[in-house]
Amino acid sequence: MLYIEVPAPYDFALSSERFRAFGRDPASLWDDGGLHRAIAARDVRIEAAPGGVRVEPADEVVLPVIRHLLGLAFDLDGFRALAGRDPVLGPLEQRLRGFRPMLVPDPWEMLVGSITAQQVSLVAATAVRRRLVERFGRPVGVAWAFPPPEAIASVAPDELVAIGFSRRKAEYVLAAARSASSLTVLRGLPDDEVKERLVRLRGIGEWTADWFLARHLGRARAWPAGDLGLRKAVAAFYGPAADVRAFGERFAPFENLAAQYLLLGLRTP
DNA sequence: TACCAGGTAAAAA
DNA sequence: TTTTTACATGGT
Repeated sequence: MLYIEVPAPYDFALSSERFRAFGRDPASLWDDGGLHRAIAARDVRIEAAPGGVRVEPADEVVLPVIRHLLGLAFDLDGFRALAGRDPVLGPLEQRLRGFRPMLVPDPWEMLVGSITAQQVSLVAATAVRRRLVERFGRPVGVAWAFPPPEAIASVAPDELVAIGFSRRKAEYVLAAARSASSLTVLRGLPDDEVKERLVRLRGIGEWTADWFLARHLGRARAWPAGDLGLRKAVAAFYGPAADVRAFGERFAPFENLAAQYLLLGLRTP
């Protein structure tokens, strides 16, 4: 067992909201007040503790993953200062005080998750992803290990169609499985180059690349301007914006946190 | 029933 | 070059 300190203010329940909002996700499983993930073949539980979280079990393999998951690199102090100068974001930040967005620790899992979410509702996407995990992944305690790319690469497209992927998305996932080993190097590249490389992959457009920057790499400047939910949130909080991409500049250099606060703000009235 | 939901690539104009 | 279309699921 290990205790990880998270800069105050921190609200674990609020920060993990997205793992409960759209249905059960076996790879990031909410169970009895704690979040479970399979890491290195172990069922790791993360739960709220005074001033941070408790992690069990914890070792040198688990800890970096958890630190990534918790979004510890986000500069919430800087974001709060920016929000305080914005008449809309300020009150929203106060209402969601303690929200530190959690990240998807694995680039392959992030990409597959985004592909499932293209065009369809997040509830529908979660249902399809759940079938993928329970069909090709592996149970590890109460959580499931997300199926590794090797487990998917050799699957027939028909098998993916059978669990709810469109034929087109089945091709995208198979292509991603074959490119998965090249995803880890993206970590060291600037935002623009990450996007440039990702959109070269079949099935990865600007929207998917933006969310990869935002929810896997946790890049401060990521701003998924094409996202329907974000467009609705911007319109709801600020009024219709002709150019949502340009609108993000008012949140610089904290576009990512602004986007996640706006989206969470729209979900939790 | 029909329509919309955190898009993308390919066909058609 | 720009616009239109097909796609699969879950909720309303």
